[in-house]
Amino acid sequence: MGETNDVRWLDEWQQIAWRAFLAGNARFFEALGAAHDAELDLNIGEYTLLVQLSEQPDRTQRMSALADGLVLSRSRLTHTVTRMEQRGLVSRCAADGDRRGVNCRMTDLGYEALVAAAPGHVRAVRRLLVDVLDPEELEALGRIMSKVGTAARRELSEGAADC
Amino acid sequence: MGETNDVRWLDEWQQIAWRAFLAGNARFFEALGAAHDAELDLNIGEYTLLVQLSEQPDRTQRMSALADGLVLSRSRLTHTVTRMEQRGLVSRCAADGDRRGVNCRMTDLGYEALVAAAPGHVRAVRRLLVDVLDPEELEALGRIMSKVGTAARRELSEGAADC
DNA sequence: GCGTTGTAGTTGAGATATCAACTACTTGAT
DNA sequence: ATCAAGTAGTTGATATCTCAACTACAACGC
Repeated sequence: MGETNDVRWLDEWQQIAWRAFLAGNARFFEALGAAHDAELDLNIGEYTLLVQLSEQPDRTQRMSALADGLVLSRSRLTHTVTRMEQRGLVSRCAADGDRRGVNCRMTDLGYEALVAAAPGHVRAVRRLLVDVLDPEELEALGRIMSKVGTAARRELSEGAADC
Repeated sequence: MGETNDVRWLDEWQQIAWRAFLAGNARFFEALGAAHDAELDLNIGEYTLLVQLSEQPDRTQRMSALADGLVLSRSRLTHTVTRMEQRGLVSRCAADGDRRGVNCRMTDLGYEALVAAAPGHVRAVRRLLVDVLDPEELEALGRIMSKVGTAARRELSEGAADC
């Protein structure tokens, strides 16, 4: 449509930064996943879900809020929660006030699994990220990725609106 | 084993940085994937694979080198290349010198697909990352993630050796 | 009230990813 | 030469993810 045909390609140094971001990311998550597989009973997604629940009152949160918080599609969350429910880590119950709503609640077993996994997880995050960087670097990474996330979020909600 | 039981939990500010990294990342790749889905015939993985091939002599590279370069498991690369081969984007042929080896080569059709996708891809990368950050920030991100990637790579190869 | 539109969550089919074998070849030691 | 160990790549079963319906309820306008 209103698009012009000329593209501003990336400069050499931008290419380098972009590729370092891509590759570093891939390796980081590969290694973190490997650490979880090796010593923990929860994969990264399951662990993160339980952390999120552990911070809610009554260890309970609406499915939609959980999906937003974890940046997961509704469908993916449904499937994940179904699997975790079968393992007894979480349970579902009706949300009060809105009969469409479903609450997801961390069970005692889920809490035990979280407590058991936490040390290994945190050690891995330190080994692979926090202790690898100087404090200023870690702080900068957080600030930068927060900016990036905000931009992405804006684009995603705009995209949903422009139909 | 020789592990002590006490864990150095993350400080508040470390938590904040780590979570911003996680969430920013998730949102960024979600948005980049959405941009590819919306306007391009190649998803991010396929696009990246073709870029990698386009930079090799004769647009050809050994499967194992390709897997290393893209930070993909051998198995995943095999499946991906099989699908792309069925679409005519790449072709396989025997590597010379090592009869176990297989070369992956980008076809003319693959090249056309890459050329067609490149502008949209680069625009999305700019919109979502490069143009969102100050030059110093982008440069810092590249440097930091390169450090992280190196640490992860070291851990992964150590892990393979310690058996 | 009644219809329209929007939201919450699920479902199932198809696409993709992972994991553990497996084949075929190479390398190096004896 | 022969054998053991390592490397390259594939395979297929299983697990997980995605996408497009679909159900059920809520909210709003009239």
